[in-house]
Amino acid sequence: MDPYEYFRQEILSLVKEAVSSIYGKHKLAWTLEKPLEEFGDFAFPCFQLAPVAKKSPSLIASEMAEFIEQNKGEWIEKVEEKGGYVNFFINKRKLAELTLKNVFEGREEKKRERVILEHTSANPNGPLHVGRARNPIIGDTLARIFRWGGYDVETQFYVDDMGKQVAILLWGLKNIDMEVEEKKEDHRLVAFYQKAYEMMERDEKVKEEIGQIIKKCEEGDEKTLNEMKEAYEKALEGIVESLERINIKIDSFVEESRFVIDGSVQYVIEELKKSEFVGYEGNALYLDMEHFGIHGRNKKFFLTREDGTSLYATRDIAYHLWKGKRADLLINVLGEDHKLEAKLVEVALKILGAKIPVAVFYSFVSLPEGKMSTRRGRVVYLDDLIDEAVERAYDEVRKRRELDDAKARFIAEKVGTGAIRYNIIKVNPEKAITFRWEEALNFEGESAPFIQYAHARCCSIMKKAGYTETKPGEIDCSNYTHPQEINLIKIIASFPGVIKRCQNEFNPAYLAEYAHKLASSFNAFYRDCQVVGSEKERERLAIVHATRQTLKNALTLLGIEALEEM
RNA sequence: GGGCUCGUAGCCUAGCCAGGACAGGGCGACAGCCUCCUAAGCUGUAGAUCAGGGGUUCGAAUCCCCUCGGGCCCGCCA
Repeated sequence: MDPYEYFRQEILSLVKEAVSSIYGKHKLAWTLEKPLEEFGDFAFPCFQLAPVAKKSPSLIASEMAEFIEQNKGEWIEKVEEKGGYVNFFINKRKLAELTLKNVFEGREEKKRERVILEHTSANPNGPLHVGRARNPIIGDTLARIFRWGGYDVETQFYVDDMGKQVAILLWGLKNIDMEVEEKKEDHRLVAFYQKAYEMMERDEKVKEEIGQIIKKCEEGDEKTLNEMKEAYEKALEGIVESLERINIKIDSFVEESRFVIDGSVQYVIEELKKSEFVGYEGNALYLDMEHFGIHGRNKKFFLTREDGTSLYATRDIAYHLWKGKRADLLINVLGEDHKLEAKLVEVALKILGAKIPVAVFYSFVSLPEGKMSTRRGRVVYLDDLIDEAVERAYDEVRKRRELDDAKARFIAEKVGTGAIRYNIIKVNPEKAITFRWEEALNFEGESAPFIQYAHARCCSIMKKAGYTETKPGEIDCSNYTHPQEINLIKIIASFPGVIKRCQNEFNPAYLAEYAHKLASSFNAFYRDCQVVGSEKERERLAIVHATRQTLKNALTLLGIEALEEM
């Protein structure tokens, strides 16, 4: 499917053949490089051969190039030596043919593998803030990428319905009498959480009462668990609403308490007790992590309290056991603060012989004035960011076009929310982000609107030309001779490879980079190649169509609307 | 005290895992481009001791060691 794979395979087998027939068999790094445009499409460096062949790299490269030239197949158009490299040029006609064919009729075949991808799993004690928003955006984009690859993906939100955060909220709702005016229920609830937290810190008695709530939950007390649910439900609804607005839908919500109630947490504890790595401190059971390369002040991973009740991580193990039975691949999107906990869970799962999840970690989003904190109220909520983005997008639309208001609002919503998703996903998850409004609301350059705009331009051309459809094979691909045509086709052709890489590395950031590159190449084509009315109109329309489709694919995978006009 | 991670122009960022041909983009700055398929676009200029030092190598932003700086973690919390 991937044209570059065919090309690469042909090169690699010829390179190996050339080496063994000229210099004999050698163990080498058979890696190809992506050289500068002018030097070719792939390059093989010959420096590593110099010591064994006892010749200069450039002589080796020219001997190899000569051999390959005489034996080349259909994918290599040209091969030449330059500066100790063998440079390969792809057959552009074949590339164009296969690329157009892929775009117009290609889809990944369905796989049998089932994926459970857990993301967000935020404490439902208030609205989602921008720091936490990195999680659903990474998670949802990954889910889309795996679905595109043919996997059967279910996204899950693990609801911590028996934890301290929700317990604090519940206590607040029961004991604090105050009026809070807020547009959304989650924003109203967080005020109670904040107030309760403050009271808990000052007053031992409050702390005690909250502790009682938690204890009851862990004992599986139905009445308390129901109260907890009533408390967090509205907050969770608010989170779901915010997520919907940025085009994220979570398939299922799994409550932590179910694993206490159905006894699987107890099962985990009993099973782990049999392991040689456990120990006791009083009655509290722990796993000694020293055996697993964890050192430091405390390498005891506690599974139960003194009173035998379970801890968060213990329940998380039970959850993973459950997930593991329902999927072939488990993916968890987690904040970097969960790195140790994830390691502990992994060790426990190994001991139990269960499936190990792939963890995707992301670094924190902070504000210029410091860490975000819901408790201290030093946060930017996702809802506020969305409102601001949409409002600004609306002003921009109004500035540029005369449209009826409903249409302008629609475009503004898609531009604003797209910009947010893009500006977050484009940064490698491992890098920490300092949130700045002007960056988060960027509508130019490396941004969603830039890409959406290129898509809209494609649509506009197709509309103007009255274009319907091109069937594969209908176009003579040897007519693509303009550098911008060829460049654009090459970028389109590399789309499958990019998706593969995102999947292999569980990193959606490459897709964002790719989408920008594609849009940018299209803009260059747009500048230099007249489509409508040119003598190559048919051929160029096919490229525009392929670009539009690929941009749309990329945007959709990023969870961003591919607008037809803006 | 221990561990993980990041450090690339004024700012943001790609490249690092699998070392190789002038370190790519973007924002901002400056100078330009709309009688021509939407200027959320395009062109050009300026701007980089690849945090610092040592080592491995024919060759290091990339691998190894040390130092410095930022983030995160080390609870019978979640």
